[in-house]
Amino acid sequence: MPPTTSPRQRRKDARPAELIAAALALFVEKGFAATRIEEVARRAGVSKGTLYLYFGSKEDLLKAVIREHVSREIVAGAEQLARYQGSAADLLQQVFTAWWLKTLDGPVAGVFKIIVTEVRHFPDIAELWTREVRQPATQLVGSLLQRGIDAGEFRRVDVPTAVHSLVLPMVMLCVHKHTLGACSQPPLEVDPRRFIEDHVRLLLHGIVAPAGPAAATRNDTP
Amino acid sequence: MPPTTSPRQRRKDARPAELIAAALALFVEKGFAATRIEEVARRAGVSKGTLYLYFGSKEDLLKAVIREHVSREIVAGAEQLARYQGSAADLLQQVFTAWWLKTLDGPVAGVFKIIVTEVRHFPDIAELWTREVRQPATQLVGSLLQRGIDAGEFRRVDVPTAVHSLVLPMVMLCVHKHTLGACSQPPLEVDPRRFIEDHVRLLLHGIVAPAGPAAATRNDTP
Amino acid sequence: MPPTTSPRQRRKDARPAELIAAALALFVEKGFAATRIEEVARRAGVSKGTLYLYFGSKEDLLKAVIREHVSREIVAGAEQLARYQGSAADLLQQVFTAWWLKTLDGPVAGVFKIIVTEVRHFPDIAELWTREVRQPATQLVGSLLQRGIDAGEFRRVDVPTAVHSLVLPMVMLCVHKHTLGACSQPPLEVDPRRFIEDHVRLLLHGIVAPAGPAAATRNDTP
Amino acid sequence: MPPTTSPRQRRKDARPAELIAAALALFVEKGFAATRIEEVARRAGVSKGTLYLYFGSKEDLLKAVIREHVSREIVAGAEQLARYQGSAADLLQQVFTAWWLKTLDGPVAGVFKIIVTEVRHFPDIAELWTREVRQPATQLVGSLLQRGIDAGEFRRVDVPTAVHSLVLPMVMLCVHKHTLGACSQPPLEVDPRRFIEDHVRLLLHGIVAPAGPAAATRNDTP
DNA sequence: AATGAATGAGGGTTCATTCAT
DNA sequence: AATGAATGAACCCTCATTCAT
Repeated sequence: MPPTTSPRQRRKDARPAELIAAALALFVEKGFAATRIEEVARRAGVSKGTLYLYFGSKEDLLKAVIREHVSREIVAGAEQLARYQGSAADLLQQVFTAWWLKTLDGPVAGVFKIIVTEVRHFPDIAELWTREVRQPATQLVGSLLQRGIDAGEFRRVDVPTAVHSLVLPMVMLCVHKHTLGACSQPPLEVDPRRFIEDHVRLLLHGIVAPAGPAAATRNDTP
Repeated sequence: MPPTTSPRQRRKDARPAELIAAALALFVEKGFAATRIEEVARRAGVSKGTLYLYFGSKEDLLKAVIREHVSREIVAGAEQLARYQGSAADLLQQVFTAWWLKTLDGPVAGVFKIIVTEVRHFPDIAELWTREVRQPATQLVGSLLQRGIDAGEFRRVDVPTAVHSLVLPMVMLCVHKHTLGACSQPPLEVDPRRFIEDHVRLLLHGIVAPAGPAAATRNDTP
Repeated sequence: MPPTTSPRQRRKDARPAELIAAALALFVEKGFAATRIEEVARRAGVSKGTLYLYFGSKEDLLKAVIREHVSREIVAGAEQLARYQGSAADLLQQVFTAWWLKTLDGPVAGVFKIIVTEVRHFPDIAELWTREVRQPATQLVGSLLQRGIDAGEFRRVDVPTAVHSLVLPMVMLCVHKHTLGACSQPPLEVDPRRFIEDHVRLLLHGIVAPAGPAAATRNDTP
Repeated sequence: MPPTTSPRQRRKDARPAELIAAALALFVEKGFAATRIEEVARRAGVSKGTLYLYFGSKEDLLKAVIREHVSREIVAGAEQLARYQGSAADLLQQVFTAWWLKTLDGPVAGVFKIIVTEVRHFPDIAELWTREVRQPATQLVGSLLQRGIDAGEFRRVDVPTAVHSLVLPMVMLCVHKHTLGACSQPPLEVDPRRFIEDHVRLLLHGIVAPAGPAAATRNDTP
C-alpha cells in the first residue's frame, strides 16, 4: 500500500481546525462563558467527548482559537508591505486599506472581539496578544509611516500617535461588527467598507507634507 | 421631632447607587457571566438578599448599570457644546478633548467595555444604546463639524466619516483601558491622555481649510 | 375614663383572628409551602413583622389555623344532635345533611384540604386532628346510627362501616371543592349540594329496616 | 457481536421509571415543594445532574409521575368490566371491589394524594386528570350501574349520585392512607380492606331492586 | 405595638469534565 | 478514536426570620 492518507486519516487531521472554526464562531456570537462545549462539538460534527481528545479544556480551546489566528495575519501583512514598491501614501491607500477590508470580513475581526471580551480572564492571552500581535503590528505600521517621513513624503508627525489614529478606528470597526453591528440595529451612519478608505484618505490629508521644498520642517504633533 | 430621614432611610436611598457602582466595577473586571451576585453585594457592603430588594435579577442590575450612565454624559456634552462660543477648531481642542479625557478616567469607559462584551446577549440593551447614546452622540459631533464647515473654517469633508475618524479611536481607547490595558501588559506606545489631544490635532490638520479666500472649494472625502 | 375598649384595642384583639383567616384562605389556595408569610400579612392588612408578634413561626400559624376550627364544629354538631327529638332517619336527613351543607361552604372544608395536604409534615397536627376531630366525629355519627338500630329503625348494620360510608364522601367533597373543583374544570356530574341529600337518602335505603315486625333480624354487613 | 444492549444502555432505559418511582414515593411522603430533587436522585441511585438528563424540570418530573399512572389503571379496569359475564351486583362485589383493594395498596393511591395536594399549582394537571381519569372512570362505573338498572337488577336510582356514593369513599380511603393514615395514629375504626367490601355491600342494599316482578317502578333518588 | 430593611440558608438548574463502553 | 451517560461543583434566586428604628 502506498503511503496515501486515508479519508479517515484526513478527517482526523482536520478535526482540530474544524473545532477551532466552530469555537471561533460561537465564542464571537455568544461569548466564551455562554458557549457550551457541547454546542461547539455539535457544530463541528463530533461529540462532546471527542473535543476533549484534542483540547484539554474549554480554556485551551479558546487559546487555540486565538493562537490559530495570531501572527498569521501580521506576517502576511508584513510581507506585503515589504514587497510593495510605491510611495508610502500609496502603500497606505492600497495595501493597508485592502488588508483591513479583508480583515473586517474575515475571522480576525471576530478574534478582536474575543480578545476584548475575554482577555481579562486569561493573563497569558494578554501576554501572547501584546507580544505577537499588538507590538509587531504597531511596529509595522510605524515603520511604514517612518518610511514616508524619511522620504519627505509625510510631515514629521509623531509616529506612534499617527499609527494609533490610523489603526484604532479599524479595530473598533471590527469589534463593532460583532457587537452592536450584529444586533439588527440601524446601521452606522457610515458604510464600514467605505469608511476604511475615507478614513485613510482623511488622515493622509493631515499627514502629507505640503507640496513645495519648504515642507516638513516642523513637527506639529509633539 | 423634625422630619429628618432616619439613618435607615438614608441607607435605603443610597443602596441602589452603591450596588450599581459595585456592579459596574465587577462587570467591567470579570464580565457579566463571571460576576457573582454575591460578590457585587459584598462589595456594596450588603448581603445577597438585599441586592434582590432593589433589583429583580442579575440582568436587571446590568441594565440599571447601563441606564445609570446613559444619556447623562451625552446631555452634559451637548450642553457644553451649545454654551461654547469659540471657533469649531477650538471647540474640538478644548471641549471635545476635555470631555474624552474625563470620560476615559470615569465610569463611562467601563460602560463602553460592558456594552461591547454583553450587548449580544441583551437585544434591548442594543436598542437602548443605539437610540440614547450612539445616534445622539454622532449627531452632536456631526453638528459640531458642520458648524465649522458652514463657517468656512473646515473643508467640505464628509461629516459622518470625519465623526467616526474622530470618535472611534477614543472609544477604542476606553475599551482598551479595561481590557488589555488592565492586564499589566507593557503600556501602549502612546500615552492615552496625550493621544487624545494629539489625535484631535492630527485630524484637524486634515480637516481645516487652507488659509486664504479660495478655501473649501473641493470635497475630497466623497 | 370608663373601661371602654378603644378602637385601637379592639383592632389589636382582632389581629390574630384576621391573620388566621388570611392564612386559611392562602394555605387552602396555594398550599402551606407556597404561601408567603408576607402575603398573609398583607391580606390581613399588617406588615410582616407584625405577624411575628402574634405567631412565632409559619408553622405556628398553620397550627393556629387548624386549632381555630377544630372542636368548634364538632361541639356544635354534637349539641344539635343531642337536642334533636325526631327519628334517627330524620336526624340524618335534617341535621346531618344541613351540617354538611353548611360545612361545604364554610372554612372547615378548607381545613380538610389543609389537613390532607400538610398533615404528614406535622405529626402533632395529626395527633390533634385524630383526637379532637376524627374520633369524636366518628363517635358522634356512630351513636346516631346506634340510636336508630336500638330503636329498631335501622338494620343491624356494622356501625363503623356505615359511619364511614356516610361521611367519607362528604369529606371528599370538601377536599374536592378546594382542589380539582377550584381549577375551572368541567364540574362534577353531580351537584355537590344535591349530592349530600341524595347520598344520605341512598344510604338510608340500605340501612333502614324493612317495614314489618320481622325486620332487623340479620346483620348482613359483618 | 450480537446486537445485545450494553449494560449502559439497559440502565439508560430503566432510568426514567426508576426516577419516577422514587419521585412518586417522595412526592407522596413529603409533598412536591418539600421534596428536594437531590433526594429523588439519590433514592434512584443517581446524581442530581442525571435526573436532568431525563426530565427538564422538577415540574416535568411531577407530570411524568402522574402521566405514568394515568389511564393505565382506567384502561385495565374498563377491560375487566367488559370481559366480565356475571350480574351487575356480582361485578361490583367482585371486579370493582378487587380493583379498589389492589389500588389502595398500589402506587395509584399515592397519585390520588399528589393530585389532591398539588393540582392547584398546575392547571394542566387538572385538565389531564379530569379528561383522562375522572370523567372516564365516572363513565365506566356509571355504565356498570346502568347495566344493572337496565337488567331490572337495580332500582332506577340516579346513576351519577350512586357512582359518587360508591366511589368517593374509596378515593378518600386512598388519600387517607397517605395522609393521616401514614402518621402512626391510632388506626381507623374500620379496616380499610374490609371497609371496601362492606361499603359496596351496604350500598348494594340501597340499590338492588326488591325481589318480585313489581320491582323498579319508582325512582326515589331524583 | 408596628414596621420593613436586612439577612443567609436552602434548593433548582446548568454545564465543564470524566470515563466505561 | 469516538461516544454520550454520568457527575457534582457552582450560582441565581427565594423567603422565613430577625431587629433597629
